[in-house]
Amino acid sequence: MSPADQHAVAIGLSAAIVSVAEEQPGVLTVRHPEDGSDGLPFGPFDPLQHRTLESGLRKWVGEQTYLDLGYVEQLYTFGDRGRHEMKSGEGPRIVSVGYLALTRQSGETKAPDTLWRDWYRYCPWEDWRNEKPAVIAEVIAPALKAFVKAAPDGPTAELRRDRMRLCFGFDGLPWDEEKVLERYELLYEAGLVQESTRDGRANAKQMSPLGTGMLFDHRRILATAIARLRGKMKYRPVVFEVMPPTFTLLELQRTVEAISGIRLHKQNFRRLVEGQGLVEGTGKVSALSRGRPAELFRFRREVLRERPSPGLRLGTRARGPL
Amino acid sequence: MSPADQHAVAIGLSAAIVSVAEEQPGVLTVRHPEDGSDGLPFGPFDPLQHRTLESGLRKWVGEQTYLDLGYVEQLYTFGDRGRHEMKSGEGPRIVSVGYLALTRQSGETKAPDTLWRDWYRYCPWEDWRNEKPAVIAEVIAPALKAFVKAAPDGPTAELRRDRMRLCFGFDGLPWDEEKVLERYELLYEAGLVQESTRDGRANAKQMSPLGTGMLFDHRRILATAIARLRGKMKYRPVVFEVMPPTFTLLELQRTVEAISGIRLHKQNFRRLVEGQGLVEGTGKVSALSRGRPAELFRFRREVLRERPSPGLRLGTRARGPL
DNA sequence: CCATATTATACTCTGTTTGAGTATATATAT
DNA sequence: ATATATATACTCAAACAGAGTATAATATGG
Repeated sequence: MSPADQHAVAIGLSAAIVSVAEEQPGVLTVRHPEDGSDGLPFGPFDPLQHRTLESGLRKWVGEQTYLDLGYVEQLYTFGDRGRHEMKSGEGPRIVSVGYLALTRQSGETKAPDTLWRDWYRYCPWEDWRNEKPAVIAEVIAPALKAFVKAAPDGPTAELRRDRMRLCFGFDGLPWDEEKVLERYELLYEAGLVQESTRDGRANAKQMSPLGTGMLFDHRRILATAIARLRGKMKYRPVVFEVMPPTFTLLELQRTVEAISGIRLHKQNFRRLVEGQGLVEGTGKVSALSRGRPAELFRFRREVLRERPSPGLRLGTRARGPL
Repeated sequence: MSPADQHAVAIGLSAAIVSVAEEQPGVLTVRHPEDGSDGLPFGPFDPLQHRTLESGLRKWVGEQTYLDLGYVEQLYTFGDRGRHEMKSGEGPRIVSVGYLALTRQSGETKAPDTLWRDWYRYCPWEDWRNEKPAVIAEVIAPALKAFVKAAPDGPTAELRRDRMRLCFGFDGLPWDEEKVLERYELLYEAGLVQESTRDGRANAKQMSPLGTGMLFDHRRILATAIARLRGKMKYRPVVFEVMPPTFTLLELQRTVEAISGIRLHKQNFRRLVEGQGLVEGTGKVSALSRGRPAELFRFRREVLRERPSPGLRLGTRARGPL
């Protein structure tokens, strides 16, 4: 590598392309030819070809996945040394811009080497829909306690203990479904996810019960994407980007639950969604239910023009003036 | 410029360093030697010297401004062609990562060529503390109406009209103090701010009543910073980063108002702040008031360990499940 | 010293929202 | 027909937001 290359920076664009099917949130993954592990679709940003970062992203996502993205949102730009290389120290420094994209298509992918995966495959501790994931009490809690004990000094230990309590809701603290990134970062620093080993940290297990690893910093980007989507849903009607044109209210609720990873109160959900004017009935009913047929609803696009921030405010940790 | 350089990308780091003094939110600006117009402190990211983007930022901000930043948060990465160059088409493509930083120091700066400026200098339409800014009805409304009329076709005009209504609260729609970036971008696209001319758009006036222009895309970064801070304040106790160690509740309220650009109900503000356990009294009272002396409070750091998202929830556009 | 202005702080009141539950309607399965 | 499953309507209490009134403690001007 020449000296000039050492100063060089390349921009990598990665996308967490999300869709929900069968009550499972899916993320589109690409199988890496050599390594064998999965990653997000990604590609370089070429300043000559692309006017904006987002147009660059749309371009090669289209080529790589044959998908036409609807909603696209920039997440975060990571530039950490050592978290992008396959083996650390090689190649130019990659600055990696992560994106969240939502799409309706799911199920089969026509593009080669791509695969829809349940996103909880990569973070099983995030799915509280049925019960508190057992892995938290069985694996995460003891491992993090050890991480606290291993702290070099008192203040560091205190800090680690606080993060652990707040992230995972120990000691009766509430579970905050939006702290996805904080949780992943804590597990990473504690050496509990596969990526920490690869990046040169100790103590990680190869076949971890803590989800499947991903290439580069892609699991970090996925965590950021989940966190952003869980939050955004509450004040912008983005869920409808992954819904079919018509749907029953229960289908909508199941989708929201799949994304947020928590269960909701059915009657209140209906009250909220209808009260906010987010949907309108079509008069038609859904065929394939067991009990009383449910009415089919559609998204009322007009809300976007009526109110400044229409969203689904669930489980409201309300916001206030300060 | 050699062909290799054309593909080259340089990372620029820019920071909106914010502080509040005398009920005015200040942003630290750097006077550009040639151009004469102000910009934010910025510098290149050197992958050899810096392990992360943020550490790079802290490094040269320290050198350039003699400030030690406390709170730092990444905002957004802009890579648009034509919005960074002084004259378009020259130099390598700059991808610009914007940051928000908060600091207590204000008033005098010791660093040469830096100056604290009231941030409303750059977006006068954002300050609703005393009354609705006159510039909205007098300049913005007619200009945007013309922008709607000038739309090439029907749907474009409709879109423009909706954005205008929602951004600036026309037709009785509420003012959303968080839509700072949306408003700036709308004004930019309509050619109403100085930067649009420089970037090659038509119809802008040089001495605009619509705030002072900034170098590169720095006003866009500032708008993003204001928006982020106004929002973040509501669910994280970040205001205290710009407060002195002790303060009266009215001083705290004035600071929040300065940032959000709107007035708050005094008694309810007190109820909220105390009820949330965000502050604790010191027993001492402030000297310099006219009427009854106010008690001095301090930030209760412990809230960060007690609850997952302690913030100031003002003017609550509440969030919900969906 | 007293009246008045000014600011701080405590308390009340009302409408809305949230979280949780009950009741009823309409379908399928056996 | 009965049980079961689902949809939908309605109720209720607690918490909260927005707005106001009441009282306390100081300074200022006569």
